[in-house]
Amino acid sequence: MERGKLRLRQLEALMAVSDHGSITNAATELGISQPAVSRLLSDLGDSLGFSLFDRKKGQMIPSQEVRFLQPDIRRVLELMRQISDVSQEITKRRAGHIRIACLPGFATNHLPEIVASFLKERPGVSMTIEPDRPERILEWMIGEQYDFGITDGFAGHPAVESTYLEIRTVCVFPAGHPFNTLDVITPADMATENIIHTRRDSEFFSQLSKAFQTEKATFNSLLEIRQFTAACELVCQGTGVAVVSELDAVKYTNKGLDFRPFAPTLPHRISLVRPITQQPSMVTLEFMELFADSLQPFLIET
Amino acid sequence: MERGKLRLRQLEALMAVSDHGSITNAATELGISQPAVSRLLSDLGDSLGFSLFDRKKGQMIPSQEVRFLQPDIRRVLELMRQISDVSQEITKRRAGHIRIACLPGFATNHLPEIVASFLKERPGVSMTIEPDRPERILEWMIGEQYDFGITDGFAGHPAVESTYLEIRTVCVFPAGHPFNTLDVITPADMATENIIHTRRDSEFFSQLSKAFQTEKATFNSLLEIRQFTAACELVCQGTGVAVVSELDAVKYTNKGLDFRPFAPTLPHRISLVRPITQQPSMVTLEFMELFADSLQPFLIET
DNA sequence: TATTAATATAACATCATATTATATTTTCCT
DNA sequence: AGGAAAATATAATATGATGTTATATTAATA
Repeated sequence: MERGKLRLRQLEALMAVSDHGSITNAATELGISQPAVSRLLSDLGDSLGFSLFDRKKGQMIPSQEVRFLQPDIRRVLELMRQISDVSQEITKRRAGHIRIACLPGFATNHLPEIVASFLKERPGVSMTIEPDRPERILEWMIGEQYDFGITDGFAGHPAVESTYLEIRTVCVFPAGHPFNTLDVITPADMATENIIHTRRDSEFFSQLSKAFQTEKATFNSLLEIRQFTAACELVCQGTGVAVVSELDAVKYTNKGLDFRPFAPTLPHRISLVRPITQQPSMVTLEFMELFADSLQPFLIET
Repeated sequence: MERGKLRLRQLEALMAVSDHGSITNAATELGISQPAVSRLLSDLGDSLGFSLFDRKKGQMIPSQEVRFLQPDIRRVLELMRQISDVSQEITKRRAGHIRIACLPGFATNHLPEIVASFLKERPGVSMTIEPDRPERILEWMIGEQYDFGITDGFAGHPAVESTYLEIRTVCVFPAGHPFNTLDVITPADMATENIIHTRRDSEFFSQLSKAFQTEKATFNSLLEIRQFTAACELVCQGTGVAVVSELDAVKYTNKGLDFRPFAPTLPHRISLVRPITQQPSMVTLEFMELFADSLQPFLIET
């Protein structure tokens, strides 16, 4: 008995003959000649050491031994087909897994739309989205736990590659507010309004208050929040006005909120980051590109 | 991009490199040369269409795409190994499944020992044992539902191959009974005893009663049972005496039962049957042979 | 930057897998 | 049973996959 290795092609032939009842049919099915199948089987029989088929009126009936092995063989062939299919999908950037860490604001606001349209055309792709604070996002990038991050206040790190972006910010106010007669809103305009703003220790707040100081306008702090979306919600309620990322503002225009450019121009500074240590997968690259593009309309022209 | 088929060897190489961190190590592990592995990978990379590894300080780190596929690939390789192993076991007659249909008497009495010792040396083999009436056993053989049958009163059937056997029968009695002074027991000896016997419509009963008629001995029917083992149990209880297959009698010698040959010689006629339509598996053949051998000591010499 | 280790490439041998042509066997039909 | 038709096996041979050794190229490190 030859102790030869089992070849995939032999198993394919075996199943084809089992399924189609004759070597001739199996050959047609496999798109090869009859002698080819004949020899695949005879080789397989040699290396297995038992007879594969019994003949019954011209039908090839798989032997008990073969029947015993059939479930496993089918599983192997099925898996091979699957691997092949999935890798095709991967090549077409339609399969894979992307792990994203982002600021909580993005997790609920802009990112979902982009993710949705990206996944829609790529049935095999799955994602993990983890919202967290910037420091944790950085840790995750360094530890290669995530493939892509959206953060702010990023100071640079040798293990992290980043793209720095400046998003336009605007002043938001309730739909019927007198501000809607203005083209641009300045700190002076806002001096009589209650202002909803980000935390005092945030970089954006210090920019904002500096703008007010420069113009010597009163800054009536009413409410301190963490996320721009929260500010928008409150502005809708008529609680006050705010300066937020245009990215967030546009989402509320049909929810009773209006906005105008804010002068001076204050950038909302964010960074798109990824671990530099590992090569990102092609889908990840593609997603990062799509995401960067989606921000394009909101960037401050330079 | 070539739409080439995935080859098993390529996947093996891929996993070897993933697992051992370098092409050189993988080659050693696979027992082939380094260039061979190198080319397997480059071919695989071509047909998959994405890069397989990133280098990090001389370590080959599988790409995200590869990591995504790894679980399936491992499963395929594992299954192939398993199929190969199992078929080796089959070749050594150590794997497979045997379906046996038999008379209820055999299911509880002689068969279990034979089965146990057979399975003990063949860890991969499993069995189904279905006890039933002779007519059903015949149906199952014809329908190829079972591989091997033990029955009686078999009249022959074109789809069934059978081996006819005659088992010795003996007279059984409680251990202290006066019969133990005799060498042979005749109908005349039994005329004063209460007799436990098989059903009146059974072939064995008609043989037995004919023997009594021939010798003009009284037949004191006390109890009608279906199985010889049941008769033995009752004889142990002192309920009466019986003529049973020696096969059953020997099992009760250390349970307060004694036996002597019965004259005239009455055969217990049984048939070992199998479907003629399909070739039995090698394990089945082997089992049938073992079983036939196990009956040898109990056969009537011809 | 030089040295060394790791990997890729080239040229070629061998085996697996296909081909066509042909022999052999099995089935099926008087 | 005997013979035509179908199915399968075998032979001779081409090609691709997979292996070899020898050598060039690239990456890691002192």
